[in-house]
Amino acid sequence: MSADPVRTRVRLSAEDRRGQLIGIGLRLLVTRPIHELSVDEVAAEAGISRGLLFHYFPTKRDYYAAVVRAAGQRLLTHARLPGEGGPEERVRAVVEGFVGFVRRRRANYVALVRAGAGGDDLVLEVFEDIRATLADRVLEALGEPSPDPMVRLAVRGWLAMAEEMAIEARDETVSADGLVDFLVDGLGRLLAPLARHRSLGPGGRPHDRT
Amino acid sequence: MSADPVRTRVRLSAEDRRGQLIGIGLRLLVTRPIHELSVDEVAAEAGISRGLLFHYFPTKRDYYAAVVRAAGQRLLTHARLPGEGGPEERVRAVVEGFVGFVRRRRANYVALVRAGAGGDDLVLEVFEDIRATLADRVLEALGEPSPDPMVRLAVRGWLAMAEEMAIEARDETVSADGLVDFLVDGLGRLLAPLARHRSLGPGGRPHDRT
DNA sequence: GCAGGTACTGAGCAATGCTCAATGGGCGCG
DNA sequence: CGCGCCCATTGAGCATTGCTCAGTACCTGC
Repeated sequence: MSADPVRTRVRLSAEDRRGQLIGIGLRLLVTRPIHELSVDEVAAEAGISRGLLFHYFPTKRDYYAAVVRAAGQRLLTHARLPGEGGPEERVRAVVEGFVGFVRRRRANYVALVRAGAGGDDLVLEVFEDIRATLADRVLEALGEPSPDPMVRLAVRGWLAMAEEMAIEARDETVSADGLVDFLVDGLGRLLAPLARHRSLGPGGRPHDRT
Repeated sequence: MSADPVRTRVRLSAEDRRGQLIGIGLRLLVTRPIHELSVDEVAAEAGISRGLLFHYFPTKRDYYAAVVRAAGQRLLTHARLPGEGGPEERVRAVVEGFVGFVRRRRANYVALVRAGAGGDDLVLEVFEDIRATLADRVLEALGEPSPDPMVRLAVRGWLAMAEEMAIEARDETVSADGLVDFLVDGLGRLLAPLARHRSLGPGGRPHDRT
């Protein structure tokens, strides 16, 4: 850092500083897996001393967790559950948001996943929240706010599939639309043998709430 | 060092030492995510100096990769593709091996996955090999040694689903057999819209046949 | 029994996560 | 305007960790 000769100490509010640090984390997260991020690096990027980072985040893990949480929020924002519509329509909206986000920002998302799987329990917990939220949205779209465990398990599995395919898909192989079609259709096919009376698709909407 | 007063230096062949170190890695891997394993710890466990570990593995990453490769071999050994049988039968054998392995040794497997996702490119490569091998086996069982990219992508996604479900499934929710049934059946259902002429199991719609 | 190769050691270095006592800048209050 | 307090901020310092290297000791072949 030679470019900033007069590094006047900048004093920020606690809130602003936290935001800045998390922002830096989000940016650097793309570069490398999170556990290879050093405190020195983040501090240098922010133009502060190492010590200060520990003033805001008691531990490196806490910092990581905060960054991952922020990244997860971005994802969830892109995969909103619409308030109305038929089951298939609503599922499609969530899947479109999810797949679109992952494909547009593959690097970000892969980094996020790696962070989640990196083994830190704190981070893992945050990650689990994100997945559970996505599963809930899909289940709610299906009109099954409290499904039997097997259905929930299947949806979780299907989400893992969606994630893997969205990450791995190349444009030459499938268009984003094609992938969304496959996934929405696939969810219906997967759940069919589990469903007693309901199905995904035009017609099957037993009890939709709002 | 109180417990081993006469720590006579044990000199092993290069091969044996490597094996011992990898074995220790496999054992410790269950305890914690791999990147929290310190060289000191492994060396202490093996009763050797830190320096020696670097004699066998030029880098910590190389050591990790070797451990993960060994763990992956174990998995692949449990998910063998039988030489003969119908497509469904052969797929089922692979899935049974896979699900059984993951469920019996959840801790091991989760540790393995975390290691793979831990962000290290070397380890990631090893991990990718394992997944590709599994995908190949399934594809071969289906009689599609060189499928179009979308089918391969779908199988990869389905494998991710299998992994997630096997990890997450609790005995109270589904039996191992139930899960295998769901997965084998699900694969057929997923691939149906992609297949031009081929399908899993007798007839276009897999069904419980017994 | 000598020579050579190599398994092995241990001291030491740089980087990293984390602590803590001290500092100083901004803001409210007189 | 000035004073004092709070808290954002620093920077030195410690333990651990990944890694290097020069040297040692044990086994093998002649």
